Formats: sequence, structure tokens, C-alpha cells
Amino acid sequence: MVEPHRSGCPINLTLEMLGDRWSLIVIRDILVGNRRHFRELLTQSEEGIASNILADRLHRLVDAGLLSRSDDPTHRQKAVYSLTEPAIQLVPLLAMMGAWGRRHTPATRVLSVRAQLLEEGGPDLWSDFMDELRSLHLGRPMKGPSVIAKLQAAFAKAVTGQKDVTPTPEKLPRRVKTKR
Amino acid sequence: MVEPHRSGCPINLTLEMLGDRWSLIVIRDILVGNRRHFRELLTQSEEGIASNILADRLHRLVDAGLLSRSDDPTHRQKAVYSLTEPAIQLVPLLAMMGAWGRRHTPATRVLSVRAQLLEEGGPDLWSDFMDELRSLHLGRPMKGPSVIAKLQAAFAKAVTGQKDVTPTPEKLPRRVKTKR
DNA sequence: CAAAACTGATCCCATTATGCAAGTAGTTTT
DNA sequence: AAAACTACTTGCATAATGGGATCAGTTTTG
Repeated sequence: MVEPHRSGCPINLTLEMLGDRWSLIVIRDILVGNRRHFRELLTQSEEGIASNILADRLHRLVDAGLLSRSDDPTHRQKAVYSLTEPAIQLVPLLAMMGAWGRRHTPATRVLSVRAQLLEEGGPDLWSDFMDELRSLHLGRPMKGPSVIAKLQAAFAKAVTGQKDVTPTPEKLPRRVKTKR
Repeated sequence: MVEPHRSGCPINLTLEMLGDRWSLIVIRDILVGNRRHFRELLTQSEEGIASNILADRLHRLVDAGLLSRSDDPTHRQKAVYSLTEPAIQLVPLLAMMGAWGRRHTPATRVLSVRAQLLEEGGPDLWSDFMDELRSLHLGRPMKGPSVIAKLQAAFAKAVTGQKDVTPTPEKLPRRVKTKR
């Protein structure tokens, strides 16, 4: 029997699962941007993920138990990707990453607004957010007001009032792979 | 002028800097294990990093401003690697990663002890820990008691009292690259 | 003082990951 | 019936990763 892991350290095992350039981007887009379909993830990706990479990461994340895949009733071959509980519990980690990135990378102001909100909201807001994600992705009932709506509102406000150099993220005219 | 980044999102920029399988392992070893030399990082690595990868990551991390490199007075060609302030501020992120990994990966009990302590200590402990790291790596004066000593003590206790299946991490007989 | 051990790397080479562009088979809309 | 949309797959080129040996100095050891 071979040992499939480099070590039993929790940090290492987390890195083995998520330590690449795209996995957390995909999760971020599903989580914050509520992208649920392949196409949404592909074409609305701020970073421009390639289709083969996206397909690969979706497979891996489903295999790793971070996403679940189900059929979309409105379209025979449309798949819906949902977060699982482990992925939802990545909210604090993503919040921390955003907080660190805001301080120590050349992040643009507009794209940092949601990270700032998540950071300032702290564990209480994360908890509300996670509850909301559970209702969205796991079909649990909801009570409180929408954190996602809050994030989107803050983001929209930042975009309209921006003095930033970056183009508005609603869509830079990124070339989609359907060609002629 | 080319755009060197995929996007200005703080999470993305953090991933561009640290989103690989080894960078955070190196930082973890320096930060928690107080490994300061190439050889220490190479041979005492729980995960068995290759020397070329280690050399590459040390270079990148120094270039990225997360580590600094200085000469060791006791040995002409010995280098000492120190954490910079941005790297020290990764403590909460690493704590979160440990916390998540403890719950959602097959982490061994012994190797999870320090992660648990960091998690339960919360922001107050992280802050003490970061102060201690500043004194160790940036030459700042210290006041409080040592968090690193705490972590090591808890770890040592867990190792001696373990019923775990994993070998003791003091050193699995990993083959070092000096041969014959 | 010569041999051995130690230092931070570097080199070679195989494997794996990434990324672009195009293509596919089926489904829905027009 | 044609066009557009769906989730991918394939081919191919390039870049990153990783294992193992090696290296040129430096220090320690016998």
C-alpha cells in the first residue's frame, strides 16, 4: 500500500487539495459570484480560465467532495455545481486571503471592496454568509437578510463611484471560445 | 506594456504569489519550526521537498518580499532566511488553513495538535505569536512569554502520548541526498 | 594536513500542469 | 432548418514540477 499523501499535516493536506492557481478561484466564483454553470464560470471569470482547466478543476473538486454536481431541470445537458459543507467552511479562509491580499498585493480598490466588507464583518458576518450559502447550495431554510446582496451592493457602489483604473468587471470584452 | 497579473482581485493576487504546493510549506517550516537555513528546510521537511524546488521557492519568496536572506556570520556560505512583516501576517491565514484541514482532511492527530492550539488561541494568541516572530526575525524587542515554546511543548506532549499510527516526526529516516 | 562532512545551490531529465484554439455531440431557441 | 448554446474533449506547444546526482566552496574531524 502506497502512502498517497506527503504528510498528515493539516496545512499540507489542505495545500494538496487546494494548493494550485485555479481551485480557489473557481470556488470563489461559485461562492461570491454565485456562478453555478460551466459557462458562467468560463465566460464570467475575471481571470480568464481556460475551458480544459475549468473542466479538470470541476472534476477534481467534485471528487474531493468540495462541490457536488447535479442536472439542471431546465436543460438536459446543463449541470449545476453546488458547494458542499466543507467548501462553505472555506469562507473564513477566503476572507483571510482577501484581507492579506488587500494589504500585501497590488489589488485594485474596486475588486477589494467585497474583501474589505468580509474582513470588517468578521466571524459574525462570515457565519451569516455561510448560513446563506447553505440555503442556496444545500437547500436549507434561511432566516436572516442576504449577505450576498450586501456584497453585491457594496461592489456595485464601488464600481459606479470608482476612480480606479481597472475596467468595470461586468464584462471586459473577453473573447469567448466559440469562434465562427 | 503587458499586464503581469490575471486580475486585481486580492484573492487572485494572493494565489498568484502563494498558490502552489510548496511556498506555504516553506513558510510554515520557517514560521512554526524555526528553520532558518537551506539544509534545515531541506532535511527536516516533513513532506520531503526536493532541493531544486526549495532553492526556487526561496528565491521567489525573497523576490516577492516574504523572506529576506542574510549571511550567517558563523559560516561563509551559509545563508539565514528570515520572515518579513508580510509573511508574519500570514499567521492568521495559516491558522485558518490548519483549522480547515483538521476538519476536512485526513490529518493525523499528532500533526494537528499545533493547528488546534493556534485555532483555539484565536486572534489574541496569533497576535502574541506574531510579536514573537517579529522579535525573532526582525530583531524587535519582546515582552510576553513564548508562543513557539507553547506550540512545541504541546506538540512534544502529543508525540509522547500518542496512540497515532504515524511515525514520530522527529525524523522518519528520510534519505538525505548525500549518498554512499 | 588530508579526508570527510556540510554549505547552498545547480544540472539533467522525465513527468505533469497550463494554456490556447479548435472540435464535438447533443439541446434549445429562433 | 438554422443558429446558438450546452458541457465538455482533443491536440499541441510551452511552462512548471520533481527526483536524483552533482558541484564548488567551507568547515570540521581525525
